[in-house]
Amino acid sequence: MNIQAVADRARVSTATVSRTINGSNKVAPKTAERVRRAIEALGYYPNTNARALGSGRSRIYGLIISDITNPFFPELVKSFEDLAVRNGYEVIVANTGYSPERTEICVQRMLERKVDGVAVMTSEMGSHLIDRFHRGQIPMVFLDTGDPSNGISNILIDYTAGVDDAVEHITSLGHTRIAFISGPMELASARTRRQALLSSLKRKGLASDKSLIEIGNHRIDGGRAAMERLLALEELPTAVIASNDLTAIGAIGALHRHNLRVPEDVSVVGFDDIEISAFLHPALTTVRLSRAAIADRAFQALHRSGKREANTPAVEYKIRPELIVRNSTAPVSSKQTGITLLKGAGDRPLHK
Amino acid sequence: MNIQAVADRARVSTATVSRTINGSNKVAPKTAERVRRAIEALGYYPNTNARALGSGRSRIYGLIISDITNPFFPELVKSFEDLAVRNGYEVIVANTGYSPERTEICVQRMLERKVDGVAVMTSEMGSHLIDRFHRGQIPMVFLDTGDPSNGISNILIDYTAGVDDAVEHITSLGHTRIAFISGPMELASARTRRQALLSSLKRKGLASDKSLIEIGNHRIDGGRAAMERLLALEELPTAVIASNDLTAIGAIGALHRHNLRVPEDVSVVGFDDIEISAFLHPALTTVRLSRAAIADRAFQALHRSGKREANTPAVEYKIRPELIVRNSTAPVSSKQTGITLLKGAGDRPLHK
DNA sequence: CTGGGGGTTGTAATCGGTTACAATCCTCAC
DNA sequence: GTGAGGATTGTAACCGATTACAACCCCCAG
Repeated sequence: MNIQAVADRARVSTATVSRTINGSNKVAPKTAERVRRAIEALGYYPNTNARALGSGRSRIYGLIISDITNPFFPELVKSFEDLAVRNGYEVIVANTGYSPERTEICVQRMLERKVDGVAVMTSEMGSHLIDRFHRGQIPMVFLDTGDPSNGISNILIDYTAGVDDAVEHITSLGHTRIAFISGPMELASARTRRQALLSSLKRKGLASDKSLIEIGNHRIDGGRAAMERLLALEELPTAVIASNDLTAIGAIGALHRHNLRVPEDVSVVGFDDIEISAFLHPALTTVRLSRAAIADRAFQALHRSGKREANTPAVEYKIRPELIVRNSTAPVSSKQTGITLLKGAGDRPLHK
Repeated sequence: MNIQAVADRARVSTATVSRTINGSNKVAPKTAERVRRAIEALGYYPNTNARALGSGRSRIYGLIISDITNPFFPELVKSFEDLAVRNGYEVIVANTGYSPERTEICVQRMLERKVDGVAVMTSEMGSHLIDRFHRGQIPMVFLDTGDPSNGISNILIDYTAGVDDAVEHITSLGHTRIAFISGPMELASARTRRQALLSSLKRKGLASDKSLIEIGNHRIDGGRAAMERLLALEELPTAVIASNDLTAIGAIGALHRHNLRVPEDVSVVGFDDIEISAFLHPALTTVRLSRAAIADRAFQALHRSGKREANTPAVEYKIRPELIVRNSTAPVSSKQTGITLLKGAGDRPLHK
């Protein structure tokens, strides 16, 4: 079952069938109708591989992310896939697993499949790999992880605004002793978040106490461990801001383990707003980073550069996160100031 | 940059280059070496579309799932992708979103891309869609959602064993008043889980009290709502088994909302063991369903039928879930029996 | 009546591989 | 020395589309 069979049945050439399928306007309505009926009758559908070979367009977009099991990504993947499929495109998702070697394999996969564009949301995309995409003439767009000055399309996140919102929320509740659990320094986004937070605190006139800054790994266990270290401090923070929701969830776990309540004893703020955060107990106050918005802009950036209009300059979008206030934050109370853990006396909190 | 360029440089024909690349043993070592050097020198890599067209094998596997944002799936996707890539295959993931229309689109995508096989883990794959795969000569394997008698390869889950373990665990802790929050009846896997539970309880001599069976939606909110309904009962269950972890998480949320403690007041068991379950507070006792194992068997099933050995009969694997005991279950206590909620008196639990 | 020109359609080259088959080269036994 | 036969390599058809270009049809102005 190929295009020739359709052509025969409709008594036209394969060229006309092809033109009909691809919506070229050079087909007489009556002919097109006859072709469509033949297609219908035979149950024909085109062979995408042949199409790709003939036209030089694979109608596939690549999406390179660090790790699909990180709950941030599935929603991004889904939104991106939706858009792609609706526009007749396929999506190939590749996980770098935070490893440069695997990232190289991901790039190779994209090149071999001749994708029509690639969206990159991982920190492992070194410049020699970017070059390979350039050599393959493959449009790129960086999501969050790009350098605004690299001449490539970028979807940027307005971390300053998002973090400011969180800090404003926390300080307006009266908190002044605020801890921060950062993500791993290897991650571009984690570095940016940290930087945004530090300057935001500074703008609020809150000296950033080095001992109140811990480093996690953007996963639950790292958040838990970091919070444990904060709990060993002489004087506990009354609020904790985490670099992402998983970290916040880990931190809350650690607090619970020590019989501290959230938000009564310690307020916690996350970042990302992964789906589960709304359903935790307490529901997490967090800064939502819309995956749908990111996917949408990323798709636009690639799709417009696909249509070789005006040689497609790099574009830049900026996405503004949004503070979602739930139940893990509360006004600071008098009892709360000065809470600490009684050394050597187990896990019960002590009010000085 | 194509195979001809390589052939020219190595002073051989394109056929020899092709044979070298594909590991055919019909190439003299010296020649192969020369070809490899040419490939290296030119930075050549094959065009997969042309390869697919020429050979009739796309080296793509399809993976059709219901919804990537359901935390059960990402790990499956990742494991499957790992295996595929390691074997030189690409993966196309498609979400049905539980909708028959979207499922039809997913199938069409797979057909057009000429995938070499498709793994299906969704309940929406009607028989007319299965037929289309048959007509397209595309090997299939059903994961969990297949009918063992359909003549197609199936990866089955030994729900009887898994559920028995959970019931044994709960009853050995002394629980007899056991509630069950089922998944939606449209889901094949939810129906099977429910059936396995009912017969397991029966085997234990525990009459299945209809009022102790609620229906959720395999998501957090459904689990929460179902638990709320159970909390309205005259006499509360001392243990709740949920059809999946998200449901269990929702149930725990509802219990917390009513100031009931887990596991002291009510024990909760989940199913799946999604990653977050280990980090909840309390950490969830659950029946682990290994996504890696499922992905592995699924890949084997497809990959062996790819090599047209012996016309590849349908295979069947059975995967045994594994009980993971954590902190959401505890022995029943005397105080606990007969806990109920005082009607109209707010959320405080009352001990009769 | 004729020729220009827009609209429609067909011809055939092309994309970049794979692979059946033919051709050639060696090696070695006789 | 020679022929069989296995190993290696080349030739060229083919996969199924797209698309540049040519050809044709038809209508209408001059």
